[in-house]
Amino acid sequence: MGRWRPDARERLQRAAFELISERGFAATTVPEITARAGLTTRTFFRHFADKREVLFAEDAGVAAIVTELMARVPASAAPLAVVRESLRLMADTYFEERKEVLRQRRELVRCDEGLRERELRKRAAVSDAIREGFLARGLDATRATLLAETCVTLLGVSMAEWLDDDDRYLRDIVRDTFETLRAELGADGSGESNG
Amino acid sequence: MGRWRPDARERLQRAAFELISERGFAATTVPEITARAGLTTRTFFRHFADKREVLFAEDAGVAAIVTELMARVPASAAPLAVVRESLRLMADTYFEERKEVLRQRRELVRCDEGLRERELRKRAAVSDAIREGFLARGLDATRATLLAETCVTLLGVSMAEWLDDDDRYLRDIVRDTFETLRAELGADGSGESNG
DNA sequence: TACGGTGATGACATTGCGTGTCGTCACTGT
DNA sequence: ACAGTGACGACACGCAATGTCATCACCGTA
Repeated sequence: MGRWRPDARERLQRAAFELISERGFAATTVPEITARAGLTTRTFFRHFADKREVLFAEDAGVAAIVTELMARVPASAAPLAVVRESLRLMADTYFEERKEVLRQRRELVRCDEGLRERELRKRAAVSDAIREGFLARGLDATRATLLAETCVTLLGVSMAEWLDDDDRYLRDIVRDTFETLRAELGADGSGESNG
Repeated sequence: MGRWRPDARERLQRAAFELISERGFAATTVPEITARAGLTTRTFFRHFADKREVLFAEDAGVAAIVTELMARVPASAAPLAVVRESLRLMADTYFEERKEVLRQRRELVRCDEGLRERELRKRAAVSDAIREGFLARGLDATRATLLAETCVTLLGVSMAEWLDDDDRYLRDIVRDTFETLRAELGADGSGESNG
């Protein structure tokens, strides 16, 4: 062991997760977290931009993965097919392994409006990454934003259902949710009545 | 004039808007805002839950209006038709009158991540209101959430385009954006290839 | 006129988040 | 042997946000 115990970041995340699970987010102070992790308050803010971020640090890579995956799909593919394949790949290789942690975190977020805000921002970051991928493929700004946010909505709704279900796979739920939306939008035939 | 000048809330909003426009959100302190408004710091937090909220206080009514409008549409109407009519009505009677203020606020939000978080939460509140309306009409939870978030996406994308455009009406842009999404989702025919 | 209730505000104290700054010291390469 | 690097501790500080009590115009009532 060197001058300090290794894995300071992971120790902070673990300590924060435990304490917030016990007392709630607002009732947990940063000094309490760092005390359990054996570090100082100042060090906490060297690893995480603010108190909320300690629960969402792992999400930072999601947007990067999306960017990576979208760039790998052939440019000839249809826009939505690109994202669908990317989301399926992520469902299998990333989310499926973290199901239990995501379940626990959802419970923490459900009890705190501030955490919900942060979760929405993380979701927006994924949307922005998808949007950039669409723009790189030549879509106009409106379509890129529209499709990107729709994809994130699809993923979000699917994940909610996935976390409530013990048996089904996320990739299958994403596919079903996508078909549900397509049917719901297409089935409504009164879209041209402008008056 | 009574013991205190009236319109304390409005004075705070105006002072905040001016100062933040000049110096940016992070560089503006609450004492500076209250000083310009002729009030104390404590009074600021009696009117607004936190520093960000002073820029979004007017949005509180949007979700309420959505709830009101959705309840007014006949129960026999198709789900999406309900929202489309509600959004059109709001576009005409609410947003169109506030275009310039919304433009200025968007500029402030663009420069501060914290304000963007708050904007996303306000958007989520509208989504929740729409979702409740759908649930009251008998939709299952998945469809209700899916359609509600899609509606908010449509409104958001439409508003972005609307604020960039001096001539077009929001209601027309919403209609076009809806048709764009419908076409984009329906045109993609590779949705059944599950591997 | 007198009088008690109400409600918005001021004044003051306090907690905790987040940052700036400097010092310490194991690790690393040469 | 020696300077550079990088992670952490120690300390101070500004500001957001909350709790608590005092103040006093306004209002209804007798």
